[in-house]
Amino acid sequence: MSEGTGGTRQRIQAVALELFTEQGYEKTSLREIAERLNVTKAALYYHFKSKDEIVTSFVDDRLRRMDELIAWAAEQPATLETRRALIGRYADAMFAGELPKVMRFFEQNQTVLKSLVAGQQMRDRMMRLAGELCRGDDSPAAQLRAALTLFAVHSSWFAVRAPDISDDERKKIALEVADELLAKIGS
Amino acid sequence: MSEGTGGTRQRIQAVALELFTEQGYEKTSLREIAERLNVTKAALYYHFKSKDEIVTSFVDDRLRRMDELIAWAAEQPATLETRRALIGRYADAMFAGELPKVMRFFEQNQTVLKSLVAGQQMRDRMMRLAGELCRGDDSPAAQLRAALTLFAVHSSWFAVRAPDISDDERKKIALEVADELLAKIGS
DNA sequence: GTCTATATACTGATAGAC
DNA sequence: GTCTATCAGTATATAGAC
Repeated sequence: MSEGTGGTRQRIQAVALELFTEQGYEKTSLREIAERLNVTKAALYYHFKSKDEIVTSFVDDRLRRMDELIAWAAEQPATLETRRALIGRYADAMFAGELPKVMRFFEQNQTVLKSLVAGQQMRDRMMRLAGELCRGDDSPAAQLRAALTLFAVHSSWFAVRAPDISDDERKKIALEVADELLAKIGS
Repeated sequence: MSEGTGGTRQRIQAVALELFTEQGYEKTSLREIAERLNVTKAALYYHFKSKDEIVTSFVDDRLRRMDELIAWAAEQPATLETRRALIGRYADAMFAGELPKVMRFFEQNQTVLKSLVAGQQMRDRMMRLAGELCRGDDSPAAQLRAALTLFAVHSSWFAVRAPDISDDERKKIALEVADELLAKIGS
């Protein structure tokens, strides 16, 4: 919408996301964000009415995409093909654009996010996504496999320690391991 | 060692661990801990010389156990049997006594722990443990499987949503899924 | 749209009495 | 071993000038 001088709002989001991820939401002060951008705290309050509204702002987009994904999955048959397609689409979203940064932020700030509305919503969507991944098989083992499938996509960023590996290769490996886990669901 | 009136030190540890896990390390103030125990902040400072020393105190025990586990693994042959035994021993430790609470605390406070010595040490041990789990196979997929194996043990606490399931059953399921992952390493 | 100035409250931590 | 009193620093947030 209104951008004014030059996307100050987006610059705030970018810096906040980076600092929240690096050192944690609580440990990052608005003063720190403002200093990094060479503006004052009060300037931040012009764009966002509170600290946690900054979080909400960059979470909303991701929330919307996950809702679309869940809705899509719900109207597919509960087959292995659907589960594979679902995790594939999820990985595509995870590795595309700015979303990986948002996910890293979530992984790193789980506890704080429990007391933030945006965090509760994300947790809810993750649970539902896991639910779709093991639809038709509500055994405990299936639930665990579904959760680990999502972890596989997330953790490929840090669990795989190889200096010269591309994002595409990381995604490929994550999906390979995810597929193994999914194959054991509902059989 | 010296216990004085009645294990005040242990009571502080217990309450701190609970609050740190529930609402996060940064968000939990010493005032809050003191109030819960009906003592003053200054009383806390008698037992621990800083806030992060409280963390250190209940992490040290766990650190020692992980070192033993890593040392044991290092002198075994790099076979599937060793990997299975290693994750089995790890799960036993995870599900025994007060240690699960400490692990939950770690999962929930990753970011903050990056700036705490105790946290860095724990991260280091987890990496080494994952390293032992995929010794002899340094492919990226193997690294990911090793990390997921540890996740399987950790996440069985919350990923499996079943009201009437015992800890033993959770452990059994975790190890079942872990074994599947381990079987694909080094083959 | 960004500023200065300020309000109010809480933080971790210390000194020293009892 | 626990207290009172207090420190200096920082937090989020607001009011109002420019």
